[in-house]
Amino acid sequence: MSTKPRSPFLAAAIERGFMHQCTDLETLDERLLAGPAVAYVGFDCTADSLHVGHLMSIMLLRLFQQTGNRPIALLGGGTTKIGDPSGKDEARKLLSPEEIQRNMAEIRKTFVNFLAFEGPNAAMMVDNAEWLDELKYIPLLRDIGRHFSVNRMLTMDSVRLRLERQQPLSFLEFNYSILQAYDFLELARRYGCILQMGGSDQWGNIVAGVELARRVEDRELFGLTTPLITTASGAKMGKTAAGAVWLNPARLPPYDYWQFWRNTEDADVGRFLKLFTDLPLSEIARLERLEGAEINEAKKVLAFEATKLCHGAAAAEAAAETARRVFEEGSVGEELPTVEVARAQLEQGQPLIHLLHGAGLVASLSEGRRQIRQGAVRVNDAPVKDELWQLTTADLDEKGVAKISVGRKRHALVRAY
RNA sequence: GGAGGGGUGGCCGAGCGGUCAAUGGCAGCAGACUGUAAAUCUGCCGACGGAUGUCUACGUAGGUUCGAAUCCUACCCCCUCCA
Repeated sequence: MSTKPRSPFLAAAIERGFMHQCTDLETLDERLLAGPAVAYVGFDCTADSLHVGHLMSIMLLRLFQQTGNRPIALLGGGTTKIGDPSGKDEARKLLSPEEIQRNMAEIRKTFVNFLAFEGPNAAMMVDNAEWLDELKYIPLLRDIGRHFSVNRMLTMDSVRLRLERQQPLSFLEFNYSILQAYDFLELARRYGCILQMGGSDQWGNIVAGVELARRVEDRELFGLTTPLITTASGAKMGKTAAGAVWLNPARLPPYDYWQFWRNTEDADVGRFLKLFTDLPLSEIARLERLEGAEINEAKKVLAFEATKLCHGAAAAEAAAETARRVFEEGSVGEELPTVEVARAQLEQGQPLIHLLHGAGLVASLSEGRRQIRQGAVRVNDAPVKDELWQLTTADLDEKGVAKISVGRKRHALVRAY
């Protein structure tokens, strides 16, 4: 690591903040300079959408492709049947093969937005169930198992931490690392893949693959991990009121995704621009120089660019426009969540708590009541203090729409039909 | 197989017959201050159309009791030690 990497990929990865650990930076650099390479990142199929926690790895694959190489998104259709113990205190419940298939189908959609699946260095999506499902126990033990030292495995963080905390670790989970290592070997054989990337919690699994390939067929592979991203105030990134920040629009509408980025802490803006947008570093440097309230401009750029990558330019523009209307004009925008109510119903009055609930602004009627009590709720920007307050046609504007809000940031529309 | 310890709200973690919808911390939400930021202070934080009310909830199923998260029985799961 004495000299600076010269390959476009590694140079950019380091500059933009993706680099945490690498098994052999210098040799990898040479290899990448020698010509296009293949690299992969594995993704669990434990949910029907990835979330911002996965975004660094996705952006890294994107960068890899942009610098002329070929990325593979490996979907863990096989490994998800096992469950990765890394960073977890307890085994998660096993998913059925059907659930895994459903999840995988949804997750695939995300990659289509971030990677190019056509062209000379087209990205690939591969499901490791393809080979893992076929494995036979005895051959696996003889060919692969003999290269693993249990003594060594016991020292891996994912295993050691469980044991130290006296948390259960099943044999099933104990095997996860072996299968992931095997994945790497298999991708190397099938596609000439030389590099596995992933979050820092994957270091142990990645190194296991590198070593396996060396032992089994004297093949040199590389591993690279990204740092764990926390916000400047130390919180794990990617949690909001609604839970995780999902990449799938069915789970989190583009407008909310935009809002997530818009609400980035000042101190994180530059770092996030480098990681989560394609903007050139010179442009980012300019945005980073903004101070005070001007930083908001940088946040809007971040929100727009990040949303564009994930949901497309049209969705990003719509989100930005709605945000502009709502926050800068104090009016309303199309992308706000909406509840439809029959005009006849409104003639008689609709309880506000029900509308708040229907719009998804509050999780329950009780919460709606509480928020009103606390003075957090407004209708058309006028505070409402009465829990039993009802919305009527008198509150609608000429277009038959009323705005209801919880707090400064969460707004929704009531629309009469 | 034997002995002991344990399973509490999103997480950590108290409670060990009534006053427990369950102390405290974290996370979250809201109010004030701001810039849709951070920090700080304050309030809220199971559900139910206003509740000194009802329902659901302390691993599962039963039981004892006027009353159980707290006691008993069986079962499930986890941990430790012994075989």
